[in-house]
Order: sequence, then C-alpha cells, then structure tokens
Amino acid sequence: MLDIKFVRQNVDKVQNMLAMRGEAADLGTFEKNDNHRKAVLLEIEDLRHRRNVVSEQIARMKKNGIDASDLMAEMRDVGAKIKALDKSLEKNEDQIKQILLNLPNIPHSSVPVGKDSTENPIVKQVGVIPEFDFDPLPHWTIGENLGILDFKTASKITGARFPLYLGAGAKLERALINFMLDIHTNQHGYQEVLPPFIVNEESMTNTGQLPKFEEDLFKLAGWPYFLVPTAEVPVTNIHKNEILDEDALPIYYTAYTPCFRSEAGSYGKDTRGLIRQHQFNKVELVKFTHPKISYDELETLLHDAEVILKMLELPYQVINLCTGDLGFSSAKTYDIEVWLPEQGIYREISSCSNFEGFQARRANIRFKRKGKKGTEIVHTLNGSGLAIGRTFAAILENYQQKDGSVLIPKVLQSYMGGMEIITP
RNA sequence: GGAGAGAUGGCCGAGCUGGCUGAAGGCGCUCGCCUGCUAAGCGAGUGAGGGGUGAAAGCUUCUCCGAGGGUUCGAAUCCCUCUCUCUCCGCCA
Repeated sequence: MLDIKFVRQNVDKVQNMLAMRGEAADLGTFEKNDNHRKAVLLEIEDLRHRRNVVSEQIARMKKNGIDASDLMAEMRDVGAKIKALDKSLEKNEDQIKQILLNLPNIPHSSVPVGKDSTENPIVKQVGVIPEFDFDPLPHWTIGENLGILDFKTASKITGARFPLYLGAGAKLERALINFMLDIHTNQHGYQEVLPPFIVNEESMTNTGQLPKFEEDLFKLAGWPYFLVPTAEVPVTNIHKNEILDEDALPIYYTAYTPCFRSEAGSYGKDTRGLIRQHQFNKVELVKFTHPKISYDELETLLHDAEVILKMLELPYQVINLCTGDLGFSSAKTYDIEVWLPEQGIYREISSCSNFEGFQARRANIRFKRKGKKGTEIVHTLNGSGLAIGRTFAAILENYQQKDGSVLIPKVLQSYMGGMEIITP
C-alpha cells in the first residue's frame, strides 16, 4: 500500500509511475472520496468535541445537584448525529482503502522502463554453460528413467501439476532444502524459522496477494484461510503490528515451506516436469531493514541467493525486471534465472525484491528511531534462496551423463550420505 | 468436544461499585548530575494514529485499553457477539 499522504500530494506523479507499469489507474475517484472524507471528519470531530465538553459539564452539575436534563436531551441529538455521520465516514474510508489496496507499488528510480518481460536487461551471466556430446534430455525424462520422479502416479493421487519424488529423488530434494538452509544460517546470518503453511486473509493482504490475486491462491473450504503461495507471507507477518527496536534491524529470516499456487491462467504452459507445479518446495529469505539501507540489503540478498547457484555450479543470469514486468508489491526486483540445457534457455529460479514500505505499511510494521519520537515504517525484502523444484530440475539437466545417470554436485554429496551419482 | 480464567502503553502490571485515567506503579529507553572505570544512585522526560493552525518550535482537537456491536449525556470500566491466549477434563498424532 502506498502512503495515503504521498498519493494525496502527488496524484499526477503516482498516475505517471503507474502508467509505466502498464496500469491505467484512475485516481479521480480517490481524490473525490478523499476530499469528502476530510469534510465529514471535520464535522464529526467538532460534534465530538462539543459532546466531550458538555458531558464534563453535566458531571459537574450532577455532582452539585443541579438539573442537567436539558443538556442531556441536547446531547442525545448530538450523539445521534455523530452516529449517522460516522456511518457515512466509514463507507467513505472503505472506498479509499479499497482503492489504495489495489494500487501497485511505485517502481524505484533504478528500475528500467519497459513494457514487458522482453525488455528486462541482463545484469550479469555467471558460470560455464555445459557442453554435451549427446542430445541433453529434459529433466522429466531423466527423472522418470532413473525412477526418481513419477508424475503419472502423482496425478493418480491428486491430479495434474503435482510431483512425486522417489528414492534418491526424494533424498536429493531434502538434501537441497538442508543445504540451502545451512548456508543461509551458517554463512549469511539468517535465522531459521518454520512457519505455518496456512495463513489468514489479513496476512495475505499484508504482503499483497489479496485482495487482487485471490484466484492464484488455494483457499480452504469453510475457512477464511489459504495455503501459502510462498514463505514470504507467513514470515513477513511475524512482525505484523509491531514496533521494532532500531538496534534490532536488520532482521534476517530464512524459511523452508512448500508453496501452493493455483497457476490460474497458465494452462498449456510448462505442462511437463517440475517447472510449474501446484505444489513445490522453496527456501525463502526475508529481511526487515532500515529504509536508509534497503537497497544495499537488496544487493546482499541477491548475493546470498547467487551463492547457492555458485556452490552448486549451475550457470545462471541475473535480470533487472523492467517497470512493465515488476510484481504488484515490488519497487525493484532482480530475477535469477538458471540455465536449462534441454530447452537452451534460462528459467527463473529466484526473485529478489525490495518492497520498501509497501508491505510494512499494510502489516503495520514500524521501528522507533533512538532519541526521536514517533515511528517509521520499516522496509521489507525477500527472495527465493532458492526454489527447490527448479533447482532439482536444473541439476538433473546440467549434470546428466550420456548413460542417463546424473552426477550429484559436490556440495550435496555429504547431504546424500556420500552418494556421488544417481544411476538407474 | 466439556468446564473455567484472561486479553490494558516498548515490556511487566494496576484500574473494571461508569465522569480531569491516555491510563497508577515498575522495568526499559533518552537527557542531565554524581562516582578512578563499571555497577549503583539522584533529577527530568518518555504511547500510537489522525485533523486544524503555524516557516518551524509549538498550540489545539479527535480517536485508540484484543476485534466488532449495544446501553448511556458520558465506557478501559456495564451488556452482547467474535477472535486469540492460558488452566482443568475428554479424545488423539
């Protein structure tokens, strides 16, 4: 959510910035409602003031045995009037809130202007793309041949777009989770948390999934609860409605959770393999920082995610999402894309974003500056570190051998009980 | 599922026979003093959000004691609903 005061004072600016995102937001309704709100508020406050003063007077009169029934009668009317105005104010404020909740974040000045994903500049490319003296296979074929992936059985259990890992595959998935958590906690200073995998509407609203993107979520029948689409949601809400100590910042958390996404509207896309599933595992990085340093923190967040790919020796590139491709809540996002040899393209494996105060304002996460009164909104950031399923796919494809076996990256071997290769 | 207790400021904790209580007291924090250093001690200050006015400091006003509703001239205090936490019983991973 944008700061209402900022929007009020920069209507044109906000409108222009949103246009760069390809959003044709009409702020006319906002202005109209906002002006009306102010007028009503003034009137209500006036009446309330009068009621407060007179009530005190009544108390004094009664104490002295003076009859106050005239004033009491008058205040009865004032009370009714306040109640009526309050109702109208409430409706008014609801409308304003709805408008604000549906406005996306404003892109940071360092975000390139562009219309869509074809205009995202490449920041860097890292690692050596493997050469094969045979035609590399897609990861689902490799996995099925090795007996470590079985989508057919998964669809029997549930339906399309669910994975079933078996044997060394299940173990490799678990190894990746443990490896990533270990690196982030031991080397990058994150605190490990294991949050609920089901969250309420308020938490979803705070991080920006609601109210606009409900169709992307799985909702529990009969409950106002949702399955988490990313650990970002539960972890960011750890500090909802809190005033943090300035000294406590920055706060780093890392969390493993499964992620559940409806993938509405992606029919026909990535129909095979692990790339687009309704359920996948992910290790997430979340930061709460002082506004002054949040862009430095974005760079280190990106670094922390990159380390994982480097250690796994997977080639990747980093792109800077342009204004037209930026997520709803984000002010700036780097995507890390891993090399998939069979398709010969880079695919997103991590998304590292600075939300500035957009989520923190919704979630009411503030901090207090030492020696200063008042509070300020913290900045929140998060990034995948990394998506496990896609990492699994990348390992299978990049480490595949001519005979159909797959080598296990060196850093994972100790997590696999010393296993160096997966053979049929 | 059954029975009970509770939810107050950054934290702990009074108030809950309705009326200068936005809230005692303590801790913490900030500033000052004091003391070889540290600790202790002394003094002062210290909730959040919004509106009006002002260049600003400030002044002024409204709201907020889990959430929502009700009673009343007036509610942290009374009534109703909901949520959450805790204790006991039952059941169960």
